[in-house]
Amino acid sequence: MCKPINQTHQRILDRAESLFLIQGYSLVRLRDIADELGMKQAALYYYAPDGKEDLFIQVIERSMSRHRAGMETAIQEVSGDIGAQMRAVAAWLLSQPPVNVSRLGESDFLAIDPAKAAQLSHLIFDALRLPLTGALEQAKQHGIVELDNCGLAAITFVSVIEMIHADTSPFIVHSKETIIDQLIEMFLKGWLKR
Amino acid sequence: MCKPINQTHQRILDRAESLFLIQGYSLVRLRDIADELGMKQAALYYYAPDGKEDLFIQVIERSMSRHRAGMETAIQEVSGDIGAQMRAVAAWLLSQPPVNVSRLGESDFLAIDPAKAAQLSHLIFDALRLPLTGALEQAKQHGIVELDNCGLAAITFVSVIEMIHADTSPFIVHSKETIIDQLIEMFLKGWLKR
DNA sequence: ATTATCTATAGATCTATAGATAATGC
DNA sequence: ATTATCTATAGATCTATAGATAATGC
Repeated sequence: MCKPINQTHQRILDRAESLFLIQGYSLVRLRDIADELGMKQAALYYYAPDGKEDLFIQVIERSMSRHRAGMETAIQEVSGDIGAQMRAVAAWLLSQPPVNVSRLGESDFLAIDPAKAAQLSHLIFDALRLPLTGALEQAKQHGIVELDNCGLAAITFVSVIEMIHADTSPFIVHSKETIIDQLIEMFLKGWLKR
Repeated sequence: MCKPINQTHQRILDRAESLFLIQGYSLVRLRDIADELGMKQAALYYYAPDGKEDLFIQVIERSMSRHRAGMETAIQEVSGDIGAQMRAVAAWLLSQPPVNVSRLGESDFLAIDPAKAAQLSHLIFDALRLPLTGALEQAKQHGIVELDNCGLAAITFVSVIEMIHADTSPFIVHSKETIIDQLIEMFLKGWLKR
C-alpha cells in the first residue's frame, strides 16, 4: 500500500490493468500478467502482498484517478463548445484501456471483498461521471443545453463510448471515430426531427 | 441439441440463464445451477452432454430468440408513437434477466469456442438491435425522426437500458422507471436547447 | 542486510467422466 | 429397456505460501 511504486511495479500495473479491464477479473491469471513481463507468477506477491485481489484494487484505483484527471484536462483544453468537449472526452477514453463499467460492477466485484467493492464502485462512478457532468452543467447555465439530469447524461455518454471502444464484433462497420461522431450528434440533437 | 425440452430442462435453462447473464460465464459453477434445483451437478450433463459451454450456448440461443420476439411484440402493441414504443421496449427488457452485451462479447465469449462465439455474437447483435431499428426506420419514413444510423441508435438505446437494468450501485437514486423516462426524453429531444 | 526474484508445492476449486441406482413404461 | 439422477473421483487449473537464491548497497 505505502510501498513506493518503482518501474517494475508500474509495468506490472500497466499489464494488469490492460488484462483486468479487457478480460475481467476472473479470466485473468496471475501467470498471464507475469509471463508478459518475463517474471514468475509468485514474484507479483512482492508488489501485491495480498495477491490477486490486492493487485486488482491497485489497478482500479490508479486507473480511475488517471481517468478523472485525463477527462478533466481534455475538457479544459477545449473549453467552450460542449460538442468539442464531448469529442475530446471520447478521444481521451479511446486512448486508454476500455472500461466495462457494467462488468466491473456486476461480475468483477462479485469476486472480491464486498466492502472494498462498494468503495471502488463509488470511485468509478465519480471518476467517470463528474468531469463531463461539470461541463454539461456549465453549458446548461449558459443556456446551451437543457437537461434535467446532467449526471445521468454524462455517465450514459461515457458508458456508450466505452461500449464502442471495447467492441470487437459486428457492431463496427465504419471506423470507431465515425461511429462516435454519429453518437455525439445523436446525443446533442436528439432523434426527433427538429 | 435435438433432445426435446421437458420441464426439468426448462427449469435448468431458466436458472442457468439468470446466473450466466447476471454473473457471467466464468463465475457461475455448475453446482450453483444444480443446487437451487435440488439436483446434483453431474445431472446437468444429461441435458447438456457437452457440459458447461453447451449449457451456456443453449441459454444464449433461447434468450435471444425470446428477446427478439418479445421486443417485436412490445413494439407492435403500441404501434404509432416512437416514444411509446421505446417505453414498451424498455419495460419488456426490465421484465427479463439483464443482458450485459459488453461482458458477453468481451469476457464470456473468450471462455468458449471462438467459432461458436462469433455465431452467438451475431445472434445477440441482431436480436437486440433489429426490433427497435425497424420501429425507428418507420418513424423516419413518416418524418418523425431524423437519424443517419437507426441501427446504431437502437443498439445504443438497448445497451443503455440494460446497463440501468443490471445496475445495483449508486447510479440509481431515483427508481429505475424514472431514470428510464429521463433517458427516453434525452434520446428523443437531445441535449441541446430546442 | 535488504531487496527482488525464483523454485516447488500444498490446498482449494471446478469440470467432466465412469459407473451405480432408481423410476418409468412397455 | 429407457430415462433420469446419483455417488465418487480423476484430472486440470489456479492461488498463495515457504523457503532458497541472487543482486544490491551499506
